[in-house]
Amino acid sequence: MDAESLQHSAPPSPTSSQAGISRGGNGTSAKVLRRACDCCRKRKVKCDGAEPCGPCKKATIRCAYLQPPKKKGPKGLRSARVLHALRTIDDTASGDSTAPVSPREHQGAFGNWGWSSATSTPVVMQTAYGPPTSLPPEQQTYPPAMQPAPPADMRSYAPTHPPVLPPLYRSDTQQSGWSLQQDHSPPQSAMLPPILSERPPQRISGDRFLPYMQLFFGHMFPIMPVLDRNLYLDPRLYAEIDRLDSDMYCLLCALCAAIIVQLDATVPLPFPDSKPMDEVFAEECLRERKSYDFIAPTSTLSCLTSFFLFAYYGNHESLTKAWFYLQEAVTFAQNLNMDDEQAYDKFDPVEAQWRRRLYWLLFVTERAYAMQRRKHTRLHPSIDLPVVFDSEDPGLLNGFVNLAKLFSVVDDNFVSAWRGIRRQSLCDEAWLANTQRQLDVAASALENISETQHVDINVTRQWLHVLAWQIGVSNGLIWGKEETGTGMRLEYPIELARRVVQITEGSSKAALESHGIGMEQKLSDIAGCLADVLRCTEGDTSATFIEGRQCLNILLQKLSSIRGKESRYLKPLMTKTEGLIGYDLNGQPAPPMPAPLHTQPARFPPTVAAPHGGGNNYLAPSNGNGRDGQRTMSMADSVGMLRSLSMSGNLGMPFLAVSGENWEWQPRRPSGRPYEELDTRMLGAGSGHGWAMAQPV
DNA sequence: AGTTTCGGATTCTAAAGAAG
DNA sequence: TTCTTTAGAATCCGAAACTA
Repeated sequence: MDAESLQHSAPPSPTSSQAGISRGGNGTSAKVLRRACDCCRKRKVKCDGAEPCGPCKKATIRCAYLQPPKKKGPKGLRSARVLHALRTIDDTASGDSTAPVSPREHQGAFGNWGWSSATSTPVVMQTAYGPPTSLPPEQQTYPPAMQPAPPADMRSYAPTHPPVLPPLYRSDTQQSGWSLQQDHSPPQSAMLPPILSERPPQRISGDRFLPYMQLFFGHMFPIMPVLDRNLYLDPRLYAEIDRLDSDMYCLLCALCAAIIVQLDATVPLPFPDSKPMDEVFAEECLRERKSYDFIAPTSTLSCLTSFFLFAYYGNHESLTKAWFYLQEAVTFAQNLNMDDEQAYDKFDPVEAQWRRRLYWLLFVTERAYAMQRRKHTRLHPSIDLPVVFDSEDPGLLNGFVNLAKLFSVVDDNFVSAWRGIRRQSLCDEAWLANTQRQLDVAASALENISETQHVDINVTRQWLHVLAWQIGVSNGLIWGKEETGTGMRLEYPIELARRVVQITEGSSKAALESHGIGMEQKLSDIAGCLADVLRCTEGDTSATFIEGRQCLNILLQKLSSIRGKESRYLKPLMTKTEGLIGYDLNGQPAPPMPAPLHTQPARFPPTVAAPHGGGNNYLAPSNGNGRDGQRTMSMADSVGMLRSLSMSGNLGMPFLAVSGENWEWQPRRPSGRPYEELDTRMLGAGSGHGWAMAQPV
């Protein structure tokens, strides 16, 4: 932790703030502050470092030093970055770094430079060196006419050998595996690169799949009940892997890749090879996909494959690719009319049920991921929920259906509000209170469900509450009059965190960690929000806030060793919590849990919101005293700081984004109006209740 | 005339790489 | 280990735009 970061919650000391240097070179010896206040930084005016500073005092706006400074200096390996940039320039300029380019050949990504001119310019096919690009293989795309044909012997399988597929997941058009022999395909002689016609790549040995499938049905099936165990646990499926349809083979590869990365460090994995097997499976899936047309004969297999590729990349936090494959799965679902209730009439009841499950899994996943990445959603709760099969454990589907119901509360208004694009007038207190209420009521019948599902539903519920609360802060609703159950009180995130601690402490490691990166992200979101509340109430010694610090401590410890390693979300969280709690990255043990946490059942806590402890009215204590302790700052000041954090995009966890070749933590877009649109005067007057009066218009 | 906004020059700082 | 180079972040000058 650098010295700058350490200062991020406090104004610079008089000595450090004045320790500037002269700038401008005009001999005026104007001092440059080490740190300007948030408003001066935003306004690009000179700050004097006081509290409040001169410009803020003059403009009657609140002066604060909340925004943490970013890390300065170059990121990542410098030479690698420069080399990559040079290669990119080189590739863009030539399209082939080894050969001079003729204007005829250089026609762009969608140009007709493939098979039609094969006889005259065969060199363009790049058969020996791959496509003329520096992209890794899985990112290379072929124009439709350029897709390499499958090897001759593989193409022959589909027509001559009946696929091992059951009717359930066979491609709708019965064409998978031999689509390149259809009329629209270009002549083989024109499109087949010579090197590919020599020998087909070996498929992964069939005996590699079944052990992973057993892990899937042991740990992941409760949260993804979309595969028929009778089929996928049948060794006959893997007996002749070379004869399997490409569609099914791709699904198996993507599925294994996802299983490995999601359960890695949670359960012992088979085949501890030197090279990570998840990567092998994922690469194999993508390789196979290049050998046949997986788009046109749309099938649920393709849809599932895209979904599991999403799971694979999502767990690796390759966020761009993850979102791409999730959207690909959504597109497949839409092409299959899975979002249309009428379309289910034509299927037999069992097939229809499997499709409903897949649709709702995509729905839940898209909503969750869209909330985390602030994306639009394309799927809606437009079809009936699946029903429990006669032969199945009813609890299993009950959990799945409840999760779907919970995410149905996350409607388009919620998504828009969270993305910060919903009209402020529509994001009012009544709407938010209703949303919070629905989150508590939805998915409340949790009888007979598995522990894994219980953890998922209840942590997700608290996580959505936290997001809703942040929307409220961004929209100024924390200033509204107290209303029982609105969940917009200052200390509400502490209650939510307490419930999450109860849930996680009362569940097994496997039940918690089998959700993969998703659970990690939700816990860190909750901890991030909690840290901000505690930061903005620093000095409050009331029981609620002490308990909040202990909950934060526990959540940080969870994240320090989740899934066998330290979560990447821990470091940005530690930045937020600097000085708040006595926990450091070296694993200092947390203090014992406070009494109130143990007075309630530790396992499977109540699903309906508990009565708000203490019933604090944040507008009431004008003297600034908490429930049974002391506050060093007024409630209005705390609320003001929170709102300031929210408007600068620093409320909650920062946003993990790609910048060049690197990841970096960026402030989120506020869940209200963008900062730029706000009149700075709305930040309120500097003294006391000025914040409380700062209602958005 | 006073105030606010913001492009961009200047400076600071951390990280990478080179030199000893 | 120390020094040098460099990328990226931060500050805030001053011109332009805006407002009363």
